[in-house]
Amino acid sequence: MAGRRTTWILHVDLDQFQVTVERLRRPELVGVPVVVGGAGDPTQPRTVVTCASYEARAHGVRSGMPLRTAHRRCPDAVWLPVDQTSCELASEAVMTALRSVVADGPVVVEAWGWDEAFVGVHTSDPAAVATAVRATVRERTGLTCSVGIGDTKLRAKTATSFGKPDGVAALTADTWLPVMGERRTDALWGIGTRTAARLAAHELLTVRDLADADPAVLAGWFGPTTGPRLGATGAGEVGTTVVPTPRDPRSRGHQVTFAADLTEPDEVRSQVARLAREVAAEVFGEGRRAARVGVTVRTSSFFTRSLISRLPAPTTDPDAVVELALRVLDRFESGRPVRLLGVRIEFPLEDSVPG
DNA sequence: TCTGGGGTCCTAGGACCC
DNA sequence: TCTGGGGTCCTAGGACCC
Repeated sequence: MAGRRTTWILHVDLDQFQVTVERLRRPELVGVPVVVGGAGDPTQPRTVVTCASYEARAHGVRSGMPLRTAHRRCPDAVWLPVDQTSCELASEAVMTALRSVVADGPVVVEAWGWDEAFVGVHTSDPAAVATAVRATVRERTGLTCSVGIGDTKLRAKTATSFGKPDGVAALTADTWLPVMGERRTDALWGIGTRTAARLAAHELLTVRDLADADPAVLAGWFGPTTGPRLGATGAGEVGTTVVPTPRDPRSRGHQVTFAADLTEPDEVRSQVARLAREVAAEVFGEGRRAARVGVTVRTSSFFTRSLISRLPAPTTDPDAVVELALRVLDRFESGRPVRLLGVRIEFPLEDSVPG
């Protein structure tokens, strides 16, 4: 590792988080295949795997996979629903443990969902801090994690995958291209299959191709912001500042996939009203205001559309949210069987300090 | 592999005004 | 009457991630 640098970013990723949270309460689940997802019923359609233990992964079970497929691949697994409350508590304990780590001065912790965090540290010995992080998390929460060390968020995040499970790895400007250069662009955090396909259409197949591409040319293809950012992604040069969480959220919503499609318009309306009331209660209960209300409808053919409208003025009136949600719903073409409904409230920009 | 739920950010284009 | 251009606000929709 380069000798001079004293600013480092660690990426902390908890191993099989939801499974391990369950195992803390139920030690008999250690060593056996465990799959967490949906209501914990592997015969239920329209549900997917949230987290699979390494034993289940050995049978080909992956997160995002339909529960029924997972059931076929690993019939002997133990099936559990996601325990929202336990996971939130465990996550908060992990973030608190991370904030307690001291390097050359306090660290900055930026949570990324329940089971990941970036930690900004000042140190000349990031490997020692990584070891301290892992020990602290294990002692304080009983959870194991992998840590990636990098000089950018992207390099740290990418390094973690080489440390998994339960290990440490590093990627820096010096090692980035030797390690990542020949991989496909969709191996990069922030580049999915769609963008990889668009890049491939321009003969940019590998990380090295992308890193070597002219940012001005990329800007012409992908726009002035996205183009150069893609080039920087190829070079590993993305994410240099760690912003402490919590940050002000921009929106809050709920969506529901129904076990059987809704075919009655009255049923659709009442479900949208119910969702709107739920989301409004949460938002206003936290002292936030609503600026816009959005509705998402997914039909039985999986066609998905979202529409959103602005309230006349920011409000804390649940009835106004419900009323607007129903008016937005009226703008959809009706008649098709409905698979999913969602309602989302966006907060006024002026209510949040951008992070 | 008949495909969850909770989010964020960016871009394009329409409406409207000067 | 037709025309250009710029600026701003707004929403649809795409893409990605955990």
